Amino acid sequence: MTPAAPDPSDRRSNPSAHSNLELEEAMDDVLGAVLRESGHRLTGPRRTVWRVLYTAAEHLTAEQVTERARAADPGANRSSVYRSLSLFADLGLARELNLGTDQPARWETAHADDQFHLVCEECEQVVHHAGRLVEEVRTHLLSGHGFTARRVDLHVSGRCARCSS
Amino acid sequence: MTPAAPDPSDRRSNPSAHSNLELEEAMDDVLGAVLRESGHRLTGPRRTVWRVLYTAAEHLTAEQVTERARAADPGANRSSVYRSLSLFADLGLARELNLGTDQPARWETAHADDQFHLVCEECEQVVHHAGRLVEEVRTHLLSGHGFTARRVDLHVSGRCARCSS
DNA sequence: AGCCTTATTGCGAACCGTTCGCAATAAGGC
DNA sequence: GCCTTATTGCGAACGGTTCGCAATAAGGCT
Repeated sequence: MTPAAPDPSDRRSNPSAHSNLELEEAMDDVLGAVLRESGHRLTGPRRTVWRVLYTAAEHLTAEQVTERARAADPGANRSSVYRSLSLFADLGLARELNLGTDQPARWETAHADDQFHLVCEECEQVVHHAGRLVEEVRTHLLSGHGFTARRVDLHVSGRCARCSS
Repeated sequence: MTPAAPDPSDRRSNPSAHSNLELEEAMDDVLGAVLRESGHRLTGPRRTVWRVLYTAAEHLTAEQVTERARAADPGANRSSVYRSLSLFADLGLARELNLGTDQPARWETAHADDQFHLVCEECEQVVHHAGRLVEEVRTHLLSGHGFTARRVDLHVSGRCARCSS
């Protein structure tokens, strides 16, 4: 099931090292490979959505993804964006984030579980925070309680350092 | 702000120790006190919703709360249930849980953060799991990163021991 | 290169949990 | 008991997400 997703950990660390063309090709390769392997087609809308998600620094709502997709392809369609996003989630390429009923879901490219999300209530920024904690939870639950964790979500809301001055 | 909520940790451990009447009075006392203190009125609908939430073993959706409320008061109204629930959340009496976009929010009486939620994807049961982990996260973030955690949500989905046999 | 099959898209309408506006009701202080 | 005003009940609106279906285009085959 769930094909292994590429590790995105440092893909934005040196953006000038590659031409845009190379970057786009690399993104398409990843997407194309996963889609083909799972019996799906590599289509224009999917490519567009994937590029948006892949190059986004933050966690985007479906609406924001649609907006940005329209920058590349003015005819980009909301329904298709939703369909692409949830397909990507099924394939392990993306991840949906629920930070509250009051706000729409947010999307990010898949990354190891072993990070968690800090949401600042003041500046509304969502940042990742790495740690071995999630892994600890996982092994603890399995060994002590027989619970097999598939997905671990650790969401912390509060005040970030900058905003609590 | 947020008045201290009663610790519900063992209130259901020995249900026969008190008469229904005593239990109802105790529930009303808690609710009445918190409401009065915060300048709100103790009304029928609020009492009904509180009783439902307080005596529920599981985490209920607003819809389920409404159904159960109607058992006690056939005229119980959906909007009022929603309003009561979110007031309770504001007052620190209740807590809203978001376990995914695909499902409606769930509600529980407030309890110390220091527990987390295990959701079994097979039997759909949601159970609490106590641990010092949440507290660890909190102090770690504050001391190392200046992030003041107000609320920590740790949701784990996977297979419970019973279902993974 | 063109053809054929069928997965995918685009469009709009439906869905459904939740919120809102407003007139009617009832809590609780005097 | 009375009066003020918070709260309720009702229905209609809202907004994110999903769905049905005819039109389109991916990609395997020849």
